[in-house]
Amino acid sequence: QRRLLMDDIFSQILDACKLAKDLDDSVRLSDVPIDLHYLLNSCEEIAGAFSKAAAALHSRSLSSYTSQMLFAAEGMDSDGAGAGEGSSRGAAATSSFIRAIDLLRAAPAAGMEDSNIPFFGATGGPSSLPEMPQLALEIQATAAMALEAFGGDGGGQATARLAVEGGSSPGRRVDGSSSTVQRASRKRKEGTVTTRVPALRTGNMDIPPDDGYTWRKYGQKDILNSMFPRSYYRCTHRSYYGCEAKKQVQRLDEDPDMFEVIYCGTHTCQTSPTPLLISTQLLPGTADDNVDSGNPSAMQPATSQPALRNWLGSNPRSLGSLLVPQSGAGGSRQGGRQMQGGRDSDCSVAEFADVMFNSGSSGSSMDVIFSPRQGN
DNA sequence: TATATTTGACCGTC
DNA sequence: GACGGTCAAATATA
Repeated sequence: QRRLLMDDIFSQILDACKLAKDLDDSVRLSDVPIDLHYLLNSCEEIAGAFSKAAAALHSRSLSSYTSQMLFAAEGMDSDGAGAGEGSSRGAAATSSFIRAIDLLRAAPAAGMEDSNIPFFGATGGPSSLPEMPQLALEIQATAAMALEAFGGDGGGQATARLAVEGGSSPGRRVDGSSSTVQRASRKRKEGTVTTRVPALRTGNMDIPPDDGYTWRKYGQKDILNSMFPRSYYRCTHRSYYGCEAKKQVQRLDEDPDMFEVIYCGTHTCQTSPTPLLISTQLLPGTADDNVDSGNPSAMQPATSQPALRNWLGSNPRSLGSLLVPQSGAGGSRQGGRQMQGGRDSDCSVAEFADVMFNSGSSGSSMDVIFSPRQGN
């Protein structure tokens, strides 16, 4: 029964991710005007699916066995904040789509009363991104964020308004927006990736939505001619694995509801001596898919992206294989996170649920995934 | 007590 | 010298 319950939840997540991917593709690739009602219905469907999955994970029926394993190792109360933490990613995706729904419902009042809204013209496609109205961009960004958070089709295709700084025009975005072009005099390091993400509507709006990695803030600076300070983060696991990934986060002057996030460097902690169970055991051969690729996909969350990309992209029914009892790991999580009293099959479920829903923002959860380097 | 965040100082680049 | 990025001591938090 428990397995059936988890199957239901995974189906919900899978459906939501597929819907998000469809929506992302539609907005991004369509060369015809996008229908307002289609967008509204899609957002409602996706929000509903994410919401149901998150609520199910939050329910007591799950906390009685899954969250115990998910959170016990972190010393969290499975009946309290722990369950909420575990479903935070689903809740974040839901709130993002609810925001999109609000925007869509407000659209007619803003004068876009026709059902066929030319969100962007017949030229369509990625090349017209700069001409896409803000509403369409926000919806696309929301869908892309959900895909990123849950490991959608991966890479730049799923990432809204993603720009790879190639060095040819430092300081200038590929999307061509002139209002946010700042000092071009200082060269930005090559290989940086700039993306924009909407701020969460709920909770602490001073921090950007979780991107699946654990970051440690190491600085904050007031930037000239900017209303908001820029925050500097580095990978939490730098001290363990010398992971040099960094990111800068700054709220946009022209749209305080949006953050500009600049990623710099590749996460090398993914290739640790104790690779993630989800990457190397549940789905062999996927662990290093996006390491050192030099493209935005290398910035995807270390925990969820490779596994979920394969899972979503190739064989949705492979979900069943994730529920096969694991051997060899001895029921323990990478780096010593012990599964206390869990059955083997439940261990797999817990691992997968963790990959899907653990926000990764607490820091402690990742620390138990990655064991410290020998000798440290 | 361990870990994360804050914040003033320092340093390199322009 | 201005500015952005980083360091590291002090402080906060779990």
